[in-house]
Amino acid sequence: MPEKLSRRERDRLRQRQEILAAALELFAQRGYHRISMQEIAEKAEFAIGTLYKFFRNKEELYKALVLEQCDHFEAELLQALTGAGDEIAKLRAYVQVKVAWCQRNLPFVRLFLAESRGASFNLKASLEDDLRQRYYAFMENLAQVFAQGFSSGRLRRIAPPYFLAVALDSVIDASLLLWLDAPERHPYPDDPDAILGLFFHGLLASQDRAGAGGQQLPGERVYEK
Amino acid sequence: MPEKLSRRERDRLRQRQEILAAALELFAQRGYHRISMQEIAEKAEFAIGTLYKFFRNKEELYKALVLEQCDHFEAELLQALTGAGDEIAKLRAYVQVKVAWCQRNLPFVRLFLAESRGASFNLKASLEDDLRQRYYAFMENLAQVFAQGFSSGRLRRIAPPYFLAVALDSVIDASLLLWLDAPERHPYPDDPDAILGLFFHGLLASQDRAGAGGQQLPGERVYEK
Amino acid sequence: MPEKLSRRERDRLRQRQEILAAALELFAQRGYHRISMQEIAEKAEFAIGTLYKFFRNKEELYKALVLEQCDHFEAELLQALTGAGDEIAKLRAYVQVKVAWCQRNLPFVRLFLAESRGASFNLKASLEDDLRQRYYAFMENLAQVFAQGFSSGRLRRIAPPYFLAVALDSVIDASLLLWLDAPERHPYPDDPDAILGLFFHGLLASQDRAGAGGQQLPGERVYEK
Amino acid sequence: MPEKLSRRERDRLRQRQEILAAALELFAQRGYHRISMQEIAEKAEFAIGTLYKFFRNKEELYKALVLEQCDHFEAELLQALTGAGDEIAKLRAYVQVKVAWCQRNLPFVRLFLAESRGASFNLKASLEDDLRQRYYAFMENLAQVFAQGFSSGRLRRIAPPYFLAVALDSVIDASLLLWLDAPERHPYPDDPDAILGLFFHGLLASQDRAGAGGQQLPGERVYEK
DNA sequence: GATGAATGAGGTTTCATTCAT
DNA sequence: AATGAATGAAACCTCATTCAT
Repeated sequence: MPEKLSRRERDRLRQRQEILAAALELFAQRGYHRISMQEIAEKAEFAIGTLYKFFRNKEELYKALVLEQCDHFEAELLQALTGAGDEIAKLRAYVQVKVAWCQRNLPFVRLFLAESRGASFNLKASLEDDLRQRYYAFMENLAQVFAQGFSSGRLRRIAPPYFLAVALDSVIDASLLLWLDAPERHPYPDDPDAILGLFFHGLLASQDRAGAGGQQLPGERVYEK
Repeated sequence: MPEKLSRRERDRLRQRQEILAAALELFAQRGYHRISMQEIAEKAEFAIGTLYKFFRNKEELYKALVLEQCDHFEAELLQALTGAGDEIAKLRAYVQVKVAWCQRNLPFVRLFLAESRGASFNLKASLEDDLRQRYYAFMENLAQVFAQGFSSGRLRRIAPPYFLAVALDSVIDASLLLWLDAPERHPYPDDPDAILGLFFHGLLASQDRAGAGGQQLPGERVYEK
Repeated sequence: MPEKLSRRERDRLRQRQEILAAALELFAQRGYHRISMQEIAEKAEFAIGTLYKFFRNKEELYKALVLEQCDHFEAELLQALTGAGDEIAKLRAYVQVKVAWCQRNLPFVRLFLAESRGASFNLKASLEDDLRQRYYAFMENLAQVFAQGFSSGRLRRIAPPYFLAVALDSVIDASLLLWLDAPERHPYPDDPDAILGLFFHGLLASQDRAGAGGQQLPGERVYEK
Repeated sequence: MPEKLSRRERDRLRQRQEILAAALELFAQRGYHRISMQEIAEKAEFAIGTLYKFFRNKEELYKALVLEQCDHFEAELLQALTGAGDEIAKLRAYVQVKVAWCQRNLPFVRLFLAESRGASFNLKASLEDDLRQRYYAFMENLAQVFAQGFSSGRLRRIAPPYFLAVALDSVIDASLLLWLDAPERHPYPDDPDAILGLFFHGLLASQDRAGAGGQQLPGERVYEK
């Protein structure tokens, strides 16, 4: 049981967090290559040498920063996916938690997107690969919810579960970015059903669609222009 | 209006393209900050000084590179959207053209994702903002197709056109990345209907869904596990 | 004069020796500039601060190390020179003791050679000068033996005593280094007569050499190729 | 034949020499670790970056410095050994040339001694080993002269040729250092016979020495003091 | 007009030393 | 008295940019 830390150890941990917090803020603002260890040290109010007591070099500092945030992020998302309710409730919870976490951790979100998606400016293939692996591994969890929905009959098999997972996730990201860049254009990233609706309801108003003929389905909203 | 260029001008333009081509290859491989002007000059077989005749500095070179590629990309995508056929055909064409272009221009795609999405490693807010503006502006074109689909009754109003546009586009991106990183997991980014199906068909198998009751709809595929 | 030391003082002295021993080993292995106080502290199992209680700074530690070893070395050599026997016995004893001591203290020997001979990597002119002074001063003792040999008629005046001293000493050093670097090429640094023979017997086989004509002299060995 | 260099190439070579000359002076004065690239650049009147155009890093600069001087040194010494005259003349020439060269290249001599003899402060085992190898290889040339002297009967076999070579060389070094440090004590390093005399004439005044009985031999000087 | 040698600011990192605990 | 975390000066090295040829 729960690791009683000495005051010394607690102090060190707190300092470490302070450094990481300062670094996160700076990196998110201006990017890895435009931030010097000097600047991080100043913002964190330590001497440069102290930074090197905690992290072997700039890259390790950066990696620690990213990986630790990912740990927290993943833990919260996993909770949403393993919470109570049917598959639909879980998807709602997932969207909600992801959006909420991202809004609370905007600086990190930018870093993460850069590292997990982007490619050209990153530090080292190693971190990028790590993150990608983690990302795709985590998507399995989301895919499982879709698979369970298929089994339970609550969801229709319109695409493979894994692809659905990645697609849903990417739409959440896009939704977040849209809101971030132009809140007036897309004011509802925190409305899970606005996002899930894309998948829940069919876009096609085909004559073939049994009986519905482009009509509004129950539970569906209609968006004007 | 045919802009007859002198031989001199044509030569210069060709040289410029050679430089940009060399730079693209290098940047895409190792990233902006890990490529020196020296290296670009060597690969392009020009003197460093010559690079500065064409571009004021490294950043301008980079911007030119990105913006020109975007021009080509947008032009092709716009053609797809303004081609023949109804809205559904246009969406299919869009997906097809986007996927094909990306597969043909993989190096650039990575740069673009980094610049348009990510944030932490990029060069300068200015380019990022430029690209974002262009991106959101271009999305209007795609949104129009959805809007027309609403008007024509071929598409159902399950979300605002603009949001549908951004969502579709982000799913295409995710699909491409998935295929890029793990082709065995998602082997069909070039099958437009595998992507569009997500939006065309409703995921929800609600009892309320008029008459359909979780049945497969015509034109729909069923995916196992 | 018995210098009764308190336990406290004895403890301090012992700790000091432990530090110096750790430092000697490290310096000899990797050189003064490649060893940090941190490393010395760790090897000696003291805190860094403690090192500074004993030595004002890194350089003082180093100087103390070298000078104390020199003290021991000189003491032993002096004993050899002031022992029983005629001058020839004393020279033999000198060679023997020097070779034996060096073989027992190889790590230090390298440090010493660097400091007393070399110049480019050393710490400070001050130590270098100190050592040089001591060295030349000590050579007086060896020179005395030669001078006595001259007086007693046991040795011939083929060179000034002081020069003979320095020359003999340098041949011992060379002999040691040769053995150190390539034992198969020079397997006898611990055979005093192999070294002394160079001086004892004339190399010249001059016709003029009274009566001997290049013949082997009594007590002389002949070396092939 | 004789490599016509373009003006460009000659300029570069001259600059390189200027850098090396500045570095040599500084290194010899204060030691490798106490000289910064900044200082070398200033003394050579170049920018730091320029130094790095010529030498990959500080260590390479240092190695180039040492190895090139060695090349010149060896070339001159080899000439002395392959010149006209019998073995005795060659030994004389060797001593003379070595002493003269060292006197002309004092700064380098200190570096060389540090690298070839010393051990603890040096840069890298690699250079040290290189130099040691070269040194021992070169000693073969000197050993050959002794071997030829044995064959011709001009020299007596008082020690193996290789050992004689190393011993003679080390006595020259000691002689030089002695003169360097205390010219009043040993004013004649450039008198080859003062050095060679140590080996040419036997020190031992043994009764056994055929007929000579400690008497002065022809060609021998007598030193008082 | 093209060249590429030269520049030097600025980055990361090390490590001797101090001093509060 | 002993500790070792914190300090920050100073080292090496890179590379965007300039400008004389």
